[in-house]
Amino acid sequence: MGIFSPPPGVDDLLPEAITAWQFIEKTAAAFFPLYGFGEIRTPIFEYTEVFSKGIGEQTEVVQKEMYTFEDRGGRSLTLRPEGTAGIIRALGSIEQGSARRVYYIGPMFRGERPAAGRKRQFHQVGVENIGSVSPELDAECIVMLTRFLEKIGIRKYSLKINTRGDAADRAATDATLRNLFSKKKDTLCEDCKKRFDRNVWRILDCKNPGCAEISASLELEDIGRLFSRESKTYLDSVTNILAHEKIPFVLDPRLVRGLDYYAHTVFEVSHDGLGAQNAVAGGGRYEITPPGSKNPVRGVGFACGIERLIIAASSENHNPAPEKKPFVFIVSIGKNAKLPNFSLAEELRAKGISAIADFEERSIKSAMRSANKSGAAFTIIRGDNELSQKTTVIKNMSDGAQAEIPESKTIEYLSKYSPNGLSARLPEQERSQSGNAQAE
RNA sequence: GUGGCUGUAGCUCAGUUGGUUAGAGCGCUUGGUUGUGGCCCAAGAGGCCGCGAGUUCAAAUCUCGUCAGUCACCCCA
Repeated sequence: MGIFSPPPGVDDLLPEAITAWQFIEKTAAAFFPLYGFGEIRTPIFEYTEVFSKGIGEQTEVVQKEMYTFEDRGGRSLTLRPEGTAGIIRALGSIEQGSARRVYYIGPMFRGERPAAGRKRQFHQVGVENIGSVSPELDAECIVMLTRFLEKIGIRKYSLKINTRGDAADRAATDATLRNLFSKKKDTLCEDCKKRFDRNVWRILDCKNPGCAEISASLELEDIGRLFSRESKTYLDSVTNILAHEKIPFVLDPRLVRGLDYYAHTVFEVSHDGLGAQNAVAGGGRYEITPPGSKNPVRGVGFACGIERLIIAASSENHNPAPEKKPFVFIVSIGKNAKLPNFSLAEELRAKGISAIADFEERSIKSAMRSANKSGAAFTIIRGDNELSQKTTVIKNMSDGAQAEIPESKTIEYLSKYSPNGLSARLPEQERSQSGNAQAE
């Protein structure tokens, strides 16, 4: 509503929601290094040609989804719609020929109409293994993806695999497909008529019933014969490894990825918990020639949509840890206690004990209500009475027990209860009779 | 970019066939005698009924436009 809402397709992430994100980020940071991948952070925007050339001029993403703008100085820049092209730009130019393994996490931008699981600013976690070509690396990438999904709490996924063949295959397979479709070209949908020229492969996964019927009649199950012996062997090697590692997958000759840079292995992971946007991750082997270079960089990688990972995981009842509550809430009674309590909060934090102090001048009842709402395990109460006696009152919020103890012992006292042990209770003998100890 | 559905309090929603000062629950604030939370009770704050036109004596209610959300197409992660 009004100015309090962000632009379409963009979300605020509040503390209650962020724990799921932190879980994924921590999992990535702990898991990918096991395979030798280090984190890379590339710019949010790049020269436009990094994407238009890298992803492919004719792709949907480049044609109508990029946030492109002119900066001061007349350069054409684009908010990154995906991660791979920028990483190739960064690594391809400085380390030609050498192998490199990186993972990344961050926002991506595509100007699509928002829908369930589709935002204009969305976030991906992905990996790139650059510089070497072998079916083992493709398989390792896929295996790593499935293990990562399981770490996140996602198990009910389905993995589809296909090959796009190598560059030499492409011309031949394109021609063969065009030939097959040309007889029925007039009956294809409008989109597919464009695809016929731009990228015939995409007709294969058109969901328009008419187009699907046509492509189904093309005996594509035998599509393997369109590819060279080398391409078929390569795909077989990848799937053999997956089978050996007991990774369930489906060979899908109609799986086509939307980005032009893919060559050889392509794959996609979908999940039933997502709705129409059911792809949770995708990737494959690619060849990208960075701007200003003549040599293509070869690599294999994948990207997962973080929003979709969270939806998929929660649909499998995998809920991340709740937001951390403060351990101590400090209530000041009267003006005189404010400064000492300010310092007390600082001393607690210095000991690694989370604390928030309340300085509002209001009734104890109201202050205690705030303490309750904060979720703190303990409340410290200090006013003129305590100051004159050099004591503090510590109240255990879970059972209502409270004790008045010497000021100098306060921190030591609280330190006995680990900030992680939120169910900590005060010892029986220290419960005060005078306090409001009608615990329940 | 194309279609369907929806826009009333911070949130979830009521609001009769157009008819007087716009409602509930939850949440929020403050109280319920000495300095104590949760339960309970009370009071209070908070709405250009998304925005703009139109029809009408009269519009939250009907019509059109617009913006936003949502779902689907499309695309993809």
